[in-house]
Amino acid sequence: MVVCELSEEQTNKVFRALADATRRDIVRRTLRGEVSVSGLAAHYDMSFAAVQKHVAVLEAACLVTKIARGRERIVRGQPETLRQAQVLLTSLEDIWRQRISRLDDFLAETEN
Amino acid sequence: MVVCELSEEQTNKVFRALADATRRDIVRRTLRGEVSVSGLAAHYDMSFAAVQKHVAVLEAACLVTKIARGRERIVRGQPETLRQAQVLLTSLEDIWRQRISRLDDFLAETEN
DNA sequence: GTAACATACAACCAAATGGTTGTATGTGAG
DNA sequence: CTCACATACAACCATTTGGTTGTATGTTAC
Repeated sequence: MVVCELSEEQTNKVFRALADATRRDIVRRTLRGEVSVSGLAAHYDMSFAAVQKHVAVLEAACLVTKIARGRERIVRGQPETLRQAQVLLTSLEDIWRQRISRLDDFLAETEN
Repeated sequence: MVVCELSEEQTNKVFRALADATRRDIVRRTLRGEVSVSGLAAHYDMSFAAVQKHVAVLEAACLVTKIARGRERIVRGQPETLRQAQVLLTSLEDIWRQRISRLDDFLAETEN
């Protein structure tokens, strides 16, 4: 079990996990509805073990969780982690916006 | 020069680039104001060449651009690429939201 | 109970990543 | 002109990543 806070290291894992088309697709499917690992694996042209590893990467990043149900493991998407990633991107954009508004202030001052 | 569209491959590069604390810090600094590569390198406990490589990764992901000024290269943050990454995260969250609203509809129907 | 299914996990491999040092080239200051 | 600075880039190395196959274990169906 991994503690799911957005530390520097955890942030690395989240973005790293999203930097792969297969994993992004897995996230989509797990957000859409309930799926088992083998259910996911059926969609990709790679071994079951490979898909299992992708799910493990997403789980370590807290982008999905797994719960046992019978002999299957149900994989659930974790929208909260996506939201945290969005917050980080927004904070970066805000830095830029603040700069632009400082620039506007400067221009407003000098143009008078 | 890299064509900056958000293809699957380009998306990989953007998230991969953001999956490193040093690179995220570089993005912050380049959004805050103008900086040269050596100006950036001064802040990190690694060789100039290593920082150069980080900037190259960010440039390939279109998260920054470099322009020559005298003997320096000025590195600029590209907020547009950040916004595109945000759009992708939002689209993932929307998938989840749609599922929830379908679930609400279902409950509303059966509870009558 | 046994066969088939779902998962877990180790061992292995090629390629990519993230750092290093060394060398070459272009630019600016004096 | 020359020296110092800013950059570029190649070669090298250890570690991580993303895939494979093989084996073991737990669960369900019959």
